[in-house]
Amino acid sequence: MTEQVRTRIAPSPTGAPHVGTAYMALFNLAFARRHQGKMVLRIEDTDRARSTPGSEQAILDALSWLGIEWDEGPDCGGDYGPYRQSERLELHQAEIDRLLEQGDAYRCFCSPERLDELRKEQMARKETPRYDGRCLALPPEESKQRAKNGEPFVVRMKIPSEGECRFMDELRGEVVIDWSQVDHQVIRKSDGYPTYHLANVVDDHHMRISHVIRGEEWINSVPKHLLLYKLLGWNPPAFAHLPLLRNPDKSKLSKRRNPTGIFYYRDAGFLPEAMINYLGMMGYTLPDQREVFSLGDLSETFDLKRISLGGPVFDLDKLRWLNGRYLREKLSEEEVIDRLLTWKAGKGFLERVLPLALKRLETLSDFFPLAQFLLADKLEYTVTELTGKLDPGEAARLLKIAEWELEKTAEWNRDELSSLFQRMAQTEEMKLKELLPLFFVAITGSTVSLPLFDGMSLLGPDLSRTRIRLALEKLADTGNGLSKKGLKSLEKEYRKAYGDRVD
RNA sequence: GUCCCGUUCGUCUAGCCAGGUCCAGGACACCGGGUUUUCAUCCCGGCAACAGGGGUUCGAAUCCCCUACGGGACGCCA
Repeated sequence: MTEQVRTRIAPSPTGAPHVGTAYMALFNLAFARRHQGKMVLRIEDTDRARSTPGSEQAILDALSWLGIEWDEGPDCGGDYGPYRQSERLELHQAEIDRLLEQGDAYRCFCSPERLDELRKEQMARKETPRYDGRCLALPPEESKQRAKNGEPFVVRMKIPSEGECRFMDELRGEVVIDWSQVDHQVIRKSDGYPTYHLANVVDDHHMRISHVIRGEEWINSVPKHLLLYKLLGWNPPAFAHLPLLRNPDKSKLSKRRNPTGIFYYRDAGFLPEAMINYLGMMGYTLPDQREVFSLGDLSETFDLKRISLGGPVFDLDKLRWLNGRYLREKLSEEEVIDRLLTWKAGKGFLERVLPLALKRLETLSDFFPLAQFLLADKLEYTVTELTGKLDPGEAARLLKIAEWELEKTAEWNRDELSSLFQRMAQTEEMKLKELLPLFFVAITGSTVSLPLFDGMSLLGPDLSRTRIRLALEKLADTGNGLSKKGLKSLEKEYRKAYGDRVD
């Protein structure tokens, strides 16, 4: 063994922790463990507008819940820190300067509008969209001067104008991409932050990453990354591009059709070891074809070569079956009781729910039916109950708007939710009283229950959002969903009334 | 549109690298039967796939080429 195996997982803290992140983390970990190596967790927060500390913490929590442990990271440190890209800016800047001096990169002063137009023209001419190199010809002196004068600019890397880039992917063998297909990638944004492409190369190098194991979506970027390694005089790591998790319709797994938040699965009562097991069988089988296995089992025999490349469809039915096996085969009754207690059904839960339920109780037996929706995954109700006095089409519209609005709320609590729905009622020119019954049924499954906002806040964002989506699906199943066209125009209308979507 | 990647039962996959033992094996789902006071569990059985076409070869799911289909990338997002 000449060199230690070091892998990394590099999530960006911009939203709810995603099962895809866990999937990549799992294989990175298994590979590192198999080779007595280390796995690094690095936070890729170079998108200043979208990164949030809350999201970073959520990612750490989600992975920890799954039992995925990293050897170095922002929370536990390590010899190659810091482990947040935003804290490594000098390092990135130094390399950008070096590339600039070497003449391997140049400042670009083109406006986003011009670039947009350029892209459209090229697409129309059936070419691969690519920067046309206008600022490439700028004399270095002029470029320097304009930057000094405070004119906004980005830095782009120079790409060979002809020839091809050949590289090895550990899973697929040789991949050939023509340099003419590769854009003059921006490596420094106008806000001074590096882009992913630059930061990931610089950080992977300094963190001594030996194997980059990441999603297939990155495979087209390898030439840029390889070129950066070369220009900076560094040895590149080995690359392995894993297939992407898919929706039932084979598209890249997205929350539109599936719950993709790790916390949804936790809150809906799935066990972390079953999740890990299930993710481990996506695109992979152990040599002996065992179907029930632990992270340890996986790590013991893990072999990249055994990964199958067709994108696996994430199948909730099979996950449920597997989860069931853990519950009845792998855990003792006592352990299941423990899980139940720590999951939700503990004293803390009763303490939080009782104040909401108390005034509605005549007997103790009234309590659990009222609280039932907080423990359930899926709810049973009819479309008529859901829509109430509303027209089903209108109900679908309102649910969709709420879904989008809910995606924007970072703070998930009673007051926040309350003002969100009040705002929505105002915008829709409805009384809160008219708007709310729909959501009441979607969230609680009943017209008689605990207060909506408290209930949602207790339920958490993942379960709540999933229920809204479920209500929408229910409407669609009865022919009252939003058509593709309707969705598009609704989106436009939404932007006007509520502002841009975050997604 | 251009480029890249992929393609075994509806789904997850074994087999492919080292071609014959594969009229393709296992699992989920589904269907049928048995155990069980119901249901579930458990057990037994069934349905169901090498995308298509050309090569190479005595022989191809396995090697090569083409086509089709699917996905991804084409951002001052990662």
